[in-house]
Amino acid sequence: MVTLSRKFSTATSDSLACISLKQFPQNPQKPIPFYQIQQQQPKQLESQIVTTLDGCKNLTQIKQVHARILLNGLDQSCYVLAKLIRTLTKLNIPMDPYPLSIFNRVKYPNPFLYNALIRGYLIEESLNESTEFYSLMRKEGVVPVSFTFTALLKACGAKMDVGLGRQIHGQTILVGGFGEDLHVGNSMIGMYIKCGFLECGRKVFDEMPNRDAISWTELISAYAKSGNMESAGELFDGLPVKDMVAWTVMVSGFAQNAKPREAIRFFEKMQEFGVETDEITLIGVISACAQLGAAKYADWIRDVAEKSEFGGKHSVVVGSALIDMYSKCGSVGDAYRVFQGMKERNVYSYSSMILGFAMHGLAHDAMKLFDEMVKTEIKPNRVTFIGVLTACSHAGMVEQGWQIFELMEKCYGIKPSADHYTCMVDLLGRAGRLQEAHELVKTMPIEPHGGVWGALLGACRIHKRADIAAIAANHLFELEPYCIGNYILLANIYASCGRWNDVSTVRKLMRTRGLRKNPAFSWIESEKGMVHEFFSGDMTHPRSGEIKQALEDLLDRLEAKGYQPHLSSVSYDVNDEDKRRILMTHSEKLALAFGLISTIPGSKIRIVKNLRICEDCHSVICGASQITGREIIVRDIMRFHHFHDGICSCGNFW
DNA sequence: GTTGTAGTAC
Repeated sequence: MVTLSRKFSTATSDSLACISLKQFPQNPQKPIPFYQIQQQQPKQLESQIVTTLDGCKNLTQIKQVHARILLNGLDQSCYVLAKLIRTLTKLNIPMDPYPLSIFNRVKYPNPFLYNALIRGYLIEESLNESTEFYSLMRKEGVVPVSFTFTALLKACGAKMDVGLGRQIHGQTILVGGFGEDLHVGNSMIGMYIKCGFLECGRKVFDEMPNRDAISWTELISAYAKSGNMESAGELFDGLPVKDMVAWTVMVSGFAQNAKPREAIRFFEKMQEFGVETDEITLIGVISACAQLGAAKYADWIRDVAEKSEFGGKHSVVVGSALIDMYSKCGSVGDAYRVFQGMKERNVYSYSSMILGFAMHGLAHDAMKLFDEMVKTEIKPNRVTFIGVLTACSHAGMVEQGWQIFELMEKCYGIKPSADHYTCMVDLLGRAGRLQEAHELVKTMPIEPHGGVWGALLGACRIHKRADIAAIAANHLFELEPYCIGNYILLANIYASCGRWNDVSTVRKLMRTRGLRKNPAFSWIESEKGMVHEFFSGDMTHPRSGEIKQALEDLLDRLEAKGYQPHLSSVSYDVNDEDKRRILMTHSEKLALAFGLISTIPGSKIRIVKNLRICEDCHSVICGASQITGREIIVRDIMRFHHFHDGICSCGNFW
């Protein structure tokens, strides 16, 4: 066997280099099939013991079989011992010392035994041990076989060690290439993808003499995860036989890339083609419905889920996804009904429900559910605490928030992450304790990320604190220079303080960085389940005339009751009349007016907005709920607002 | 007749 380590040890320095089949001899040495490596055929007794091992459920049983192995003089049988080690691995027995000692007593370990060890270390995530035993194997002159490579490539992927991955790539080619064995080629693609070298994975794919659905799907998934749905789609189109997994990758890919409509379209197509659906497909499409926030789709997918054999009530995974979806569609009641109907619950079910309550400002219910949860066997995780802290923050429960924050590490061993600090800064900031919030950011033991400073900046908007806002914004401009929202927020804060010179400085900064405002838009469902989108200032909807009329009527009635436009919500230095006009065409007001004229009187109006709701729209919708007697539910980027009879569930605190 | 590769939610 030729050692290539010298040749490939520099691979990391040239990060884009990829190994090509063409660099290697056309007639490489064939790998030795395992049946020739094996010294002798297993005897009947050996096969018997292997079958017994398959049925072992615990360590005691395995130890009994081990004793039987020794009694029968099979202490050097790699066939039996490899199975023994694998059985121990399955039960999550640590490799050191028991399985390792079994290996160490064998004089001539074969590739199967090495493989059992390498894979065992891989499973317990001792990746260095995993690769070290590979080196030992090579040193001892044991010829690796295909499944040694697949195990090792997995370890390289987990370690993100593309250097070692490339060495193995070279070796696999020398022993015959993966033309002989699809699994090795597929693992190679997987390794490059996990190391972040998508194009190298693509190259392997392009050069592979044979491919199967797994090769295609790996790449499609990688493109989807990197946000490149175009390349994913092209590959998908070229895939000769599209199976359930490939379709699922496309559905969840669109969902992950905030393209819920495409995700739903693909799911429908998938059903038209008669492709089966399983839990994982359902999760993707349910998550898409959650993003869309449309109640019609929510009920539709729930039906689909309940009709499938992986259906709603029977699956803890699908059930948890449904809870999240109903919460995000504004129906926290339906979410709770799903939760109550579930036979089995896990940490996802509880966390989704707690987050659902939090989003809707139902802090009391969130806390109650958390108390219920800690009485069960299910341990809360970091996300659960984000839910509980968010609940406190949306209800202004500062003291309870602090208590939970301290409890987290003391009682549950969860170190607060930057995301948890974000919740705390938000909690303190909203409550007007900006100095404390700023202090917390400065003294936190981990590096604050954009979210933490963003929460501080958001709090400065509520309490009009331009001084602290400038500090937070400066950090944000460094951490996320292309995030437009921060510039706009700072400009709005300056505007609300009347500091127009500072407003134009921020605008100039945006221009020099080539940033353009993200358009604000809202969407609403009509009776027929159609989703209508409204951009701010956009009067291109076919019923624009009626919408404008309805809006003017509404504002007239409100003004008669004492409503005054919040002119400070406009961050342009224009006259009051222009400000009034700009406010008139905010996207959520257009959606509201459309809702009033297009839905059955008395029914709920649900609006989703891509940004945070502004103060003026908030008070207009509040008033509208009173005059019209309609219940109006608005989901903004942060949370839900339930408007009913002139009162909002957020208590004017958001 | 020992072994390995692709997709999932809070």
